[in-house]
Amino acid sequence: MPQITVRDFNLPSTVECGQLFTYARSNEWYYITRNQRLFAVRQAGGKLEYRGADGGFIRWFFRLDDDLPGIRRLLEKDPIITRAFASSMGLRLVRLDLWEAILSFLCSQACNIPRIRRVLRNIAEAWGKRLELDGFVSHSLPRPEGIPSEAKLRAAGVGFRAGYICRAAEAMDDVLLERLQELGYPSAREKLLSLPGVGPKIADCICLFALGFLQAFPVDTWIRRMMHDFYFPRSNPKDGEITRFAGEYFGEYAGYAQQYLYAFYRGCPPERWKAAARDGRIHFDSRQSP
DNA sequence: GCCCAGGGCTATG
DNA sequence: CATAGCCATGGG
Repeated sequence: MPQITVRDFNLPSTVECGQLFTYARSNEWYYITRNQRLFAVRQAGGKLEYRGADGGFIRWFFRLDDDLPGIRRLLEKDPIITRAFASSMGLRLVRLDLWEAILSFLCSQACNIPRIRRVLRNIAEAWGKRLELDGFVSHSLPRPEGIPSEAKLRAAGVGFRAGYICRAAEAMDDVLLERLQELGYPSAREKLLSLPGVGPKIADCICLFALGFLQAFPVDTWIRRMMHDFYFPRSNPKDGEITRFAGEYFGEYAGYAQQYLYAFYRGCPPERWKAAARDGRIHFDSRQSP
């Protein structure tokens, strides 16, 4: 079984933190489907075993060459983010396929993670390609040209998101021709915002997880609450303020900060942390908050 | 029945 | 700008 040595990497945290939805777990192995490819990975300490891909792809997909300890040192500017890093050691961003990220996060809106995964699995099984790896069967998500009619998508359980998905699929040629990667973060984000159903949050998820713009800081309901509780305790910041603050405060690796804060906040009931803050067991200062 | 879910669009003050 | 209602659907 091929394997590579890894440091500062936690496979379950990385796979299950809500950036990747097309995976299944079986006997310690994670089976991941990405753009017509099915591969499997298993971690035992500093050893990462894999099948269905080569080591270079595995390193690339899991961003194993990112200097995570260095990024962590840059980002640990206060007790909250420090605790967030400590709570999910080894969590890394991954590299999603652009179209699959657009499809996934269109499905994500007003939807919880288990259902996102189920809906994507429905779509893949109905219109994707069958893949098999050592007896394990999965289905890839259909490419844009393989997306069916709006009515058929609704039947797969995507609800009101069906129209967005169809229109996004039709627009993909234009989007790809723009070569978003080369546009840089602000322009790529603007371009993505022009897609129907893609607002600031989804655009930032795509920028972060698929385009590799690590300064992107997606603001969802949890991050919104989190930032209010711990960074703006006496004001109720708008999403735009949170975005601007994150860009200035966390800088070029704000996206890593976002993933750790998200995982941290979701891992603990907010009430618990608010109580801890009141009791002085957690300290946060309000920085420049108005 | 009600509320919320890794939101975004549209119509109104 | 700001807010409310709406969009489908499933689970707590």
